[in-house]
Amino acid sequence: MKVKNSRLDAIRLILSTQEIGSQEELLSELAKEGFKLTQATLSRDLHQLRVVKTVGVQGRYRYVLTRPQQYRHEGEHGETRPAAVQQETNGYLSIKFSGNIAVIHTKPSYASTLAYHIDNYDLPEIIGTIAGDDTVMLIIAENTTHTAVLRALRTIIPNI
Amino acid sequence: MKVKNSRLDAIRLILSTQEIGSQEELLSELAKEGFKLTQATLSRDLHQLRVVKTVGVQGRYRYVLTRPQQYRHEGEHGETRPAAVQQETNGYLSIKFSGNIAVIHTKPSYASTLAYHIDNYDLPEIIGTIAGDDTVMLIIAENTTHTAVLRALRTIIPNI
DNA sequence: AACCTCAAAGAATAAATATGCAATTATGAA
DNA sequence: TTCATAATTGCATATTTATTCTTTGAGGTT
Repeated sequence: MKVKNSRLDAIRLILSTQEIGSQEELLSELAKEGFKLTQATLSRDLHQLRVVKTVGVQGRYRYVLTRPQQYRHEGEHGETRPAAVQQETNGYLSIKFSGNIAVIHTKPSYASTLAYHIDNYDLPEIIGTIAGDDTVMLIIAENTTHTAVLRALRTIIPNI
Repeated sequence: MKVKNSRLDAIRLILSTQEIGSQEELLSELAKEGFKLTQATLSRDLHQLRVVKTVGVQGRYRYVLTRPQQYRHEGEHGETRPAAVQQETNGYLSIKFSGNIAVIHTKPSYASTLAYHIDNYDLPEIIGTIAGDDTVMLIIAENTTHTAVLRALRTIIPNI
């Protein structure tokens, strides 16, 4: 529907330019733009947009957008490996390499947990990680082969 | 205090191994581990850990860990640029380069919004982004200079 | 010990958010 | 168009989560 789509756009715009801490607050911003809706509908909209309420600066709550699926990074000369059968619950789907970067793709919402585990192991092969919602990027140490990275990761992700 | 710290660890562990959808649920998992606390305390714990409730697979809600600050990537031979005076609300703090990667550091919780904007512009200089809480990583296209990236980003981040 | 200070936590409650249900409206097929 | 089906929404409410206020107790300091 047209109304809903433009409202979702408006929500995206508002959330990316203002610090919104509650649905009521967002509701009144939307009202300024001419959108008339109830909190119930807004709750559903946010769920659909997969917006999350985080803890921002000064410990204040804040609604932030998460990444839409289509913006996922696709490696240029990435050596792809077939995703193993899903027997673990770590959400792992695939890994790709591009130079000193590895990109792990996970099921939605699993990325940060996986990155957390990888960080915890403090592998010498990996100097840093960053996680989105369904993507983990690993920065690989110098003089380290992709194979070595895979071997190191196997302790954490047996199904890699 | 000792009790609290081990409880926070327990929370991290539980959240990274199970799909928890509500505080009550987490509370009962903690009870199994011998932690006795109320929902009020748990709410405060989650706030302190900056845990967020996201929308996971099948549209179900799920609490996930966000990254602790200490795992932030620090570039080896990164060419640093002084952070401009904060006149915008985009949260931009600094940008560093390392080979085909650029790392943008933002104020807490601003990263995903910024990445969202960068994605939206679909700049040819940037083939992909990933955002944590206060860090955005950009994968730079081949044969693209750092200067070109900066120029491209200026439309989105005037204070870069 | 006696005192102070401050983090931690519970109880109760406020505030915020999600959802079941019914009504309405859009979409599509015949 | 007309009917059937599905999507959207509001209302009311359940559920969930945050917070105020108060008490407790751990560590320090004298």
